[in-house]
Amino acid sequence: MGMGRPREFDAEVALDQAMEVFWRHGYEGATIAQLTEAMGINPPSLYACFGNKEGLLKAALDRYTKLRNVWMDGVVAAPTARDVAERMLMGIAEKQTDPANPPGCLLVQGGIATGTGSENVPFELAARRAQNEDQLRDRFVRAKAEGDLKPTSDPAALARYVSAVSVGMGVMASSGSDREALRQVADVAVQAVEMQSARG
Amino acid sequence: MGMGRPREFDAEVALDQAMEVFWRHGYEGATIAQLTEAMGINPPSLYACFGNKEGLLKAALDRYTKLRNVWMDGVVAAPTARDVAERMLMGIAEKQTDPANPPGCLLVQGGIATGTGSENVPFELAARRAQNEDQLRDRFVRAKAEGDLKPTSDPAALARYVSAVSVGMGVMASSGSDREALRQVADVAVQAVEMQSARG
DNA sequence: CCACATCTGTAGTGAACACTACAATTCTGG
DNA sequence: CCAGAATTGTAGTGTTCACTACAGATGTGG
Repeated sequence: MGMGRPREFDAEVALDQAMEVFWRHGYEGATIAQLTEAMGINPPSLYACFGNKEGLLKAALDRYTKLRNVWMDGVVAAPTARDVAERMLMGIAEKQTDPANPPGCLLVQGGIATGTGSENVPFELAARRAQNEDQLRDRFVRAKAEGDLKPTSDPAALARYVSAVSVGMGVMASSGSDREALRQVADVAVQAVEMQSARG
Repeated sequence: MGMGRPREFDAEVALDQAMEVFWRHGYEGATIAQLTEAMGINPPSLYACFGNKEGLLKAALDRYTKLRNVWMDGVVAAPTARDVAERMLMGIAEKQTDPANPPGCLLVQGGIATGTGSENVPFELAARRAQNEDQLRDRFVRAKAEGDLKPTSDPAALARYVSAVSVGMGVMASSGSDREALRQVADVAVQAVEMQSARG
C-alpha cells in the first residue's frame, strides 16, 4: 500500500501567506479565494491540509505566536521591570510599523467583533493575547520579589496595563499612525512603570 | 400634490437599535436581517431612510459621537491634565463595562480590519477616534500654557497616549475584562500623566 | 373625493460566500 | 509494474448576503 501523492506546496510558506491575508483583512474579511490565491494553492488543498477556514486561522495564529514568543523571551530577559516595558513597547512600535508586514498586530486585526458563526474567533485571539500578559505578569512578580518594583506595586495590574497599551498601539498602527507616533506613546507609557520602580 | 404616507417608526429609536447591533457584531458581522429585526422595520424602510448599510453605520456613528462629545466636554472641564486623564480613563472603565451597552467601544468594535469593499469603514472610525484625541491635545496644550504640565512635556504625545490606552481598554472590555481590571489599567495609566505634571 | 407622493410588507434578485464531488495525477509498497 | 493512497485542478454545490421590484396602504393638496 502506497503513501499517496506528496503535497506540492510547503505548508509553512503557505501559512505565512495566509497569515498576511488574515492580518490585513481580518478573519471574516478574508475570503477563501484571497487566501488560496495568496497561498498559491486551490481550495481542496487548503481544506485537506487545514480542515476549514477557522482551522487555517488557528494554524496561522500558532505560527504567529510561536515567532512572537521567541521575541517575548528576549523582552522579559531585560534586567528591570522598567526595561522590560521599554523593550516591549518600543519593539512593538517598530514591529507594528514594519513595512514587511501589514500594520498592527494579527491578534487584534484578526477580529475583535464578528458575525454569528464566528463567535469563537475573538475568544481565540483574546486567549493568545492573555498568554503575553501572563508572561509579563510573571516577570513583574519576579521584579517585585527582587525589590526592583516597589512593595506597593501590583504586578498583575502593571502587566494588564502594558498589554492594554500594546493593543492600543496596534489599533493606532493599523489606522495609519507612523513609527514616531507609536514611539511617543511607548515613551510616555514606560514612565508609569518607572514610577512603580523602587528607584523611580 | 400630497406629501406621501408618513413614516411609521422613529428614526432615532431605530438608530439606537442599529448602533447596538454594529457595536456587538461589527460593521461586516452585522447583517441587514439582524439590523432590520432589531430596528423593528423591513429592509425597504431602512434603505429609504439611510441609503445603504454604510449610510446606516455613519448615521449610527454620528449619534454615538454626538453623545460621546457631550461626555468629553465634561472630561476636559477637569481642572488639571492629570484630572482630565483620570476622569477620562476611569469613565471609560465604567462605560465600557456598562451592562446597558455591549462591552467595549463602538469606534473600535465597529471594524478594525475589513474585507474588500468596506475599506472605508476603518477610516471612518479612525477619523472619529482622532476627534477625541484632538480635543485632548488641545486641553493638554492649554495645561502646558497654564503651567499645569511641565515645560518639557509634549501635549500631543500625551493625548495620543491617553487615546491609545482608551482603545486598549476597549478591546480588553470586549474580550471579557471586568470593570475592576479596567480600573487598574486606568489607575496605572494616569500615573504617566501625573509624572508630566508640574507638581508631579 | 381625487390625484399624487411617500411609506410599508412580500417576495424576490444576482452576486459572493465557504465548502466539496469528482476524476485525473503522482507517489509508495510489494 | 501494479494496486492503493493521497493530492491536485476543474467545476461546481447550497446558503447567505446586500439590496430592490412591486403592489397595496396611507397620508396631503386641490
